[in-house]
Amino acid sequence: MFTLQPGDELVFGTPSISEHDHKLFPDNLITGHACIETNIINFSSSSSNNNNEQRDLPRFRPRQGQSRSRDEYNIRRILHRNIERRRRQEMSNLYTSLRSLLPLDHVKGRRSVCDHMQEAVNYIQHMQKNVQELRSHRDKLKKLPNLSSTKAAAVSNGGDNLPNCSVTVEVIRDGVEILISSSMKNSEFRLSRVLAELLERQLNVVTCVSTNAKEGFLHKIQAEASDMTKLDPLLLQERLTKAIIS
Amino acid sequence: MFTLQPGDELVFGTPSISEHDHKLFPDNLITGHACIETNIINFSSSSSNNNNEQRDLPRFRPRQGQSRSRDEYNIRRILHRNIERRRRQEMSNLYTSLRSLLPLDHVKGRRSVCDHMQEAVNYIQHMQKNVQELRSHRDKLKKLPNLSSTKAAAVSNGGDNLPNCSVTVEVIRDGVEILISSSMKNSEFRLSRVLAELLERQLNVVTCVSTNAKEGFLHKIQAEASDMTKLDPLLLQERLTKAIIS
DNA sequence: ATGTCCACGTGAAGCC
DNA sequence: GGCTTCACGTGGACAT
Repeated sequence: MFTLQPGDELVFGTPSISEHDHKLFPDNLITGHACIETNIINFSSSSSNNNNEQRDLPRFRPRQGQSRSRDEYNIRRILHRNIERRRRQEMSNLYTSLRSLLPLDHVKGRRSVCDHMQEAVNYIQHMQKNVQELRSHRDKLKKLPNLSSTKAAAVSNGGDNLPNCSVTVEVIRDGVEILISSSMKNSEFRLSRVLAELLERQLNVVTCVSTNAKEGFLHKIQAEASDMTKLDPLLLQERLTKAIIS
Repeated sequence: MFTLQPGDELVFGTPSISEHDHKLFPDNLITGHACIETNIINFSSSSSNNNNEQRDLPRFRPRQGQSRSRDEYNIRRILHRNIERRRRQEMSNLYTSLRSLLPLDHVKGRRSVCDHMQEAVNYIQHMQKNVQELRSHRDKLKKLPNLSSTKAAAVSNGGDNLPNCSVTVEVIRDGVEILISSSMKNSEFRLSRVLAELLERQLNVVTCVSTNAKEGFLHKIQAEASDMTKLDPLLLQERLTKAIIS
């Protein structure tokens, strides 16, 4: 992930190692390369000194017999130590980044990293589902009925199983006037579907008058189009019919 | 996150500790409570035995002088060790869960946990932006002006900058009757917004009559509610007003 | 007092 | 060989 930039080995690039720090590195290790020497000397001379202020005591080097391998081991060890510390710091940053992205109700009571990661998992799942249904909703709004599962193509214009219901669309001025005469009862005919269809087609309903005849309804709707060039009366008529009978 | 269930202390509940295991616990620690004894004995007798098969050597117990504190320390130590191991395992599971949720192109070349978390962060950001624009797109289609950026909370009920426009909502039978009288010109008043709001509130518009007076409009809308218990006339009136003036 | 959580240093395994 | 990553055990901080 991140590599060791030159001139930065064995010391820290950031002034504060960690906001926690444990006071492990009181004064050496931040002054330059000399600190390495002192650390190495300290470690290599850690035979049985039980001073408890230098707490880390990795013991001598019982690898296969090689000269100066003790010092080299110590060098690699503290190099490794620093690298590992950087890695931990990066992980910590990622934890906070992840947590900062979560909505507040997902991060409310939880405080541990485990909880935050669990909530991140939940949130991603929730988000994926959200996107999924938004997409399907959008496709449904755009009335692209998948083009593959429209088995209603037979009834799109036939209108035989539909009780007498006529829809006419006429272009007037900068919009349309729609006349719907139906013999349905009130509870069966859904004016909302027509209105929703018009809204989706960017047709702004100006007036809507419903007159109640004894055996049915007559709806007269005036709507103005935001873009007359996109207005196709025949297509609109077909869609409205489909919206009514569906 | 997870607590220690009774009868499970000091041993593992799962048969495989970790799919990696490092062969740290070859035969004891999985046979029951006796292993604790042996471990303690081993640790307490780790004075200067340099057999390298028992690699962990936390040294004796240089706390303030107390009898049997060595054994108690060792007990707590290996208890702590097991708990910590469980915590790590849970973290590891969360890592894999998180990674499994990412799309393949986000996880393709990366293999470290750092990379996966970084990609999780990116993915969440990408997802949030996606949802955002899907929502705005939907609202644009529905002609709902975004509801989240309506800084019109100050004008929600004041209606001072609004030319005389009154909205009344009355509950009748299984729905509502809405009267909107406005002095706006035709092009300024958007009936569609009212209709869209009603549609979103699951209110099924039955009739909508608009009468054109010389200086304004009177709209009478009848709508039936799918769920009367969720119908709040005052709230609906407020929302309709907001929909009109926004 | 007890439990939870985090950072540390370290050894080892994997990958160039 | 070096370099990176991971799991480990441990101590200490914090909360309960």
